Amino acid sequence: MEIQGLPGRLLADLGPAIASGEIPVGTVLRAEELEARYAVSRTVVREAVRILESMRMVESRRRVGSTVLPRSDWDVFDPLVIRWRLAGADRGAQLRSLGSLRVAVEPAAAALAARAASDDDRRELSALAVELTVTARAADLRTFLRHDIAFHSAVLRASGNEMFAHLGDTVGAVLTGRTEHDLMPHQPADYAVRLHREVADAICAGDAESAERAMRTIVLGALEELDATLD
Amino acid sequence: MEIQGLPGRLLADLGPAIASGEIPVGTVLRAEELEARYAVSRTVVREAVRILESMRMVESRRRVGSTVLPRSDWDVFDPLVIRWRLAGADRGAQLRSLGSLRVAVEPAAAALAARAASDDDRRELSALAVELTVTARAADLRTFLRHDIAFHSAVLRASGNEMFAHLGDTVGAVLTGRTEHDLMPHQPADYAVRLHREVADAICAGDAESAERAMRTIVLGALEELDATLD
DNA sequence: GAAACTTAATCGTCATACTTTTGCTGCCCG
DNA sequence: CGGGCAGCAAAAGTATGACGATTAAGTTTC
Repeated sequence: MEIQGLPGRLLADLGPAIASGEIPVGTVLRAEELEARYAVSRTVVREAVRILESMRMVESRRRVGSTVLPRSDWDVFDPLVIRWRLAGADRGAQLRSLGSLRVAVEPAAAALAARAASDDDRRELSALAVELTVTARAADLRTFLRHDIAFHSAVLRASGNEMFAHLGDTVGAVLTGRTEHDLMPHQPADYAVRLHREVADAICAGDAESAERAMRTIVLGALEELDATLD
Repeated sequence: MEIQGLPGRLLADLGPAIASGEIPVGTVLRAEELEARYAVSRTVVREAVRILESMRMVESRRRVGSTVLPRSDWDVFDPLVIRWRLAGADRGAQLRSLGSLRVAVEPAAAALAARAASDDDRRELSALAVELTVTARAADLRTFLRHDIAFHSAVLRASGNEMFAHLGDTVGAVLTGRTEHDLMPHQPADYAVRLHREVADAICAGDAESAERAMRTIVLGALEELDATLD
């Protein structure tokens, strides 16, 4: 997942700084300056900046430097960008955007999964739903989070659509983010757990409509909770 | 949009080659070899490979080289990856994935837009709907395509959700792709045009439900047409 | 036959020199 | 006094040689 090496360290510093606004939009970064600041060679700086450029967070021009682009240009689907934004100042905006995306995508994925899931997928979903129920009762928030992520990822994967499947990590980031930043009830709500179970059962039974409805209830609930907490 | 310079040229060659399978998954690319093949320096090769790495299309390891990762690892939301795939062998799979994504996202975006669109947005949507009607009648496929893209992008943007907004380019790529590769009726269907108009009107009127329904009909129709054509 | 050691291949990083582009300054002419 | 044009210089872009670090694979030894 992580980009490694020295360029990775540069990125891990610059990315969050830009995402949080600590380095504001419009700032011009000069290569030489970065070399000095991080005590690395030109090669390393260039590679890091190139990656930021491929995320459309900066734009390099000769004789000028690398300019931080407006947020609207950033590749908001890039996993790294999402993580950086979640860690910084516009965590709220990022969580809201992701919340809406989930409302759109996850119910659709659940419906597809009810039709397309393999037997293995169905078995896995059942198992995860059970795990979820157990850990919720034990109020073990960390493992509950892990299973919650696993569950949603599994549904997305079982949909058979590669783009949905890839949102698994993204959803994971959201769930982790809101747990880590105390935007979640400390005890998973009973009805939410029941709904997860309902999704799993519906998918196993091939009942697309129920799966979609239950999943929509889950993500809508999450979005409402989020909106309530953020105000 | 494009990444520029020599690394850009390398990328424009390697990316499509990998996406099309011409360079199969598992292939190991050595830096020296690439230097020779493209007659560029290590600096350039390294930057290009780094970008491929950030898209998770390859993974570099010391003493080994850069291995082409399985397709399931690729960052399928990266605009470049999408373009490359659309141009190559798995155009079909890519179009199907994107089709499902559209079905999930665009109706939701239309509903949001009906609530959140600014006056400017509404005016623009109306205008675009009119343009669409006119160019459809004239059967001018290229300008029709342009307006179609503009319309869908405008709806996504008007939703007020940055992630939806960013899918505008992606949807544009889909529409362009299917037009360029003759996966579309040569005359835009009348009812489709009428539906676009309906979406615009509903959004202007603040009628979220109608907007969502009309948009869903549009994208579901597109998906069905696609499925029919691909078989 | 397995474990430890050696080797060599290749990436990763650095330092430096050269090339190319381009914003800016200031001159010249209208 | 103002506008265009030329030359300058600053910064990114590219090339290259050297060295370090890592690790797969082969080799030796017990």
